[in-house]
Amino acid sequence: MDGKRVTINDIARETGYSKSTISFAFNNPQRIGKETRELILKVADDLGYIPDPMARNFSLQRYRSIGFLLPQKTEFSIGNPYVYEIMVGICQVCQDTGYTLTLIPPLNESLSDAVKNATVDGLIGLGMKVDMDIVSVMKARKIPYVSIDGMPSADMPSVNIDDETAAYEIMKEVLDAGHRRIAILSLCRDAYFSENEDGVVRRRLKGYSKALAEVGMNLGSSDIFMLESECNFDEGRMAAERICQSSVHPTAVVAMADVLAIACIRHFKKKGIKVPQDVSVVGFDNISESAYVNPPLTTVSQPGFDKGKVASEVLMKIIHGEEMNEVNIKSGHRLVKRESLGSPARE
Amino acid sequence: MDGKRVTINDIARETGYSKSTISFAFNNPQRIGKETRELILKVADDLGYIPDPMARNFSLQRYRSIGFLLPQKTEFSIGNPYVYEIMVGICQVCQDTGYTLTLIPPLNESLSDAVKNATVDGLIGLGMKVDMDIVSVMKARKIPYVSIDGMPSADMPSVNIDDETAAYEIMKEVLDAGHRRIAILSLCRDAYFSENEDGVVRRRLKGYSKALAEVGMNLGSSDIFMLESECNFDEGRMAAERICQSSVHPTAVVAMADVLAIACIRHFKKKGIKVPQDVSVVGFDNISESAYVNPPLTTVSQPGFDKGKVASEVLMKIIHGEEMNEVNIKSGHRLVKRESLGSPARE
DNA sequence: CTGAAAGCGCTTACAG
DNA sequence: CTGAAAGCGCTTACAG
Repeated sequence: MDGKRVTINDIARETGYSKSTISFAFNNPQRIGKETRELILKVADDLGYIPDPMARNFSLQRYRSIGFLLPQKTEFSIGNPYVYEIMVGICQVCQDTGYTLTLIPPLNESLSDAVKNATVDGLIGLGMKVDMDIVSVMKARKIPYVSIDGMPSADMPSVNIDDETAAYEIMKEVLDAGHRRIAILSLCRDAYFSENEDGVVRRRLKGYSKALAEVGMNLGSSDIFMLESECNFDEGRMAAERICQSSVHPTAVVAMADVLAIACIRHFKKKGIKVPQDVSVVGFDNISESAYVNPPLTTVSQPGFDKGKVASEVLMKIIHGEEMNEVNIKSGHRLVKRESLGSPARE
Repeated sequence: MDGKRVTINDIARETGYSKSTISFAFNNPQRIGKETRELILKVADDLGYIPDPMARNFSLQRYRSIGFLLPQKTEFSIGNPYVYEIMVGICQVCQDTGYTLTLIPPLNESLSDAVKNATVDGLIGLGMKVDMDIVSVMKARKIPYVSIDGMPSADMPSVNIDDETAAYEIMKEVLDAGHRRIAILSLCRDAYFSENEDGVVRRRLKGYSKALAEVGMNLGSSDIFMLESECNFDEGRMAAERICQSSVHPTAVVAMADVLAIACIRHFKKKGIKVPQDVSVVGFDNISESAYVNPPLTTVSQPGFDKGKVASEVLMKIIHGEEMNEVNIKSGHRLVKRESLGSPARE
């Protein structure tokens, strides 16, 4: 007792039975005699014995925990309501299956190093692609993974919406309302989004582009003001300020995240710019605040909670070696029309 | 390779050196020859060797992770913005110290069982008291812990604000504005808050009481309408509805959580009841949404982020065996006056 | 029904 | 500078 934890050896010594028998008493009760078992449980209880979970997990080669990779700084990852919703979805599944959820921030700036040290049965990441460093670490460690908003492939189980179509739809909505001078608030390729090819950002730009093409415009048009931001309220506010000062004088702001759109609405309001009378604002994600901001935000609903839930369910199946016909899941999106989008004023 | 992970034994076999030497190459480079070390690292790299973190942690008897206990159902714990802010604060410290953050939901409804299985170096809980089941499990396992919003004592390191004073101040503010028919939205004693004595709820009620006494009222007065809710938007909405139907016709709602207060404001708005003209609403916590709800909420600011940060810093010190003069930390609160509190209409 | 022994993959005090 | 061995605290196939 005195300062040391009680181990299986203490119970063995105290009862006179072997470690095997003690272990069976807890994990395989029917294998041993009733009396034996009762004695063991009593002694264990008296001594305050709690089997060491790490030793147990180590022996069983498992962790009973799912890891969620947090990109960049905390404020920019779980600080983002959409990411937070995903996390809640994952947490729900963990709770239902008796797992814990391990949040894994970068270790000394390095997410790869964090993955090397992660004590989890599987990982969920955002925007992952097969050729990334972290993915090779996961492969070397034989840890299953699933990506949300990543690059689907046979080797990269994933949960995505059809970003291109969703982006197309919302841009079309904006164009249909009559807007022709538009600010696009895009997202930085951060720790996750690599420079090249089709991450979420590229797919959405493609969608915007397609809608613009239908009215004879493109992303390079002089009436398009393109900005990139980190996905947080603060950068959204700064982007809004730059929009105010831009020479394009957009009549609509199309943001790739509600967080950015909401920051714009708040900033415009503070500056006395009316939404949607002076400028319309639309977003992407449909976080819960979007329904309550004033005016309520027109946006694309992509259920973060569901995505987290589905991703962790897929991950659980992979962990338990279940066969699956499809590991690349498409989840649904939906255009949500609210008051932040209006028609541009006549000039 | 083929399907099996590469272990230290593979490197030993391949290089001809002993496991000890391989281990030193990684953890104690100066103890072995430069050439030896380089050979080992090269082979390790070629074979894709990544030291197994669980084996390493097990051997070192540590976890490199902090646990955060989630009361009740997920939706009611991290679903609560205040709790979420605390979590972000903890996560920040974890990131800075190279730890992960393990979210621990109840295991089959039991938080004690979850604590028995928790693979963490220390735990942070909400509203913990020394005599609770989970606390005895932590003691048996010799796992350090810190409580936020719990019952401070020599045996229960904690981070709290002065709830009684804070509650007194906001109730006084309401009374000073002239209100005399008041609905109080209290919190349920849930998984955490035990029935008896001075949890957070009791301390706040004491504060309310004290302010009421100054104008000759008390919690039992017929002009006080007392309700208990779980701390989530949904229950807040239901409470608002009950207030609408109550015969007391309160002119002010004093809620113990912003989540409840905001739900009330939204519900009243939907019902055509004007805040603060028809009824004033004040809250507790100052979550970020409170500044943006319409009208902005008068509340008590208690910085969840800071509490999480301070609690995890204290926990880290305990884990690392540092001496501390005080383990019961008082953090500051502040009355935040906004537009949701007005004077009652003349009758 | 029970026990001795090997194993999970590392670390490290000790000896050489 | 390097290695053999014990240890972290469990589980479980095997033997009796």
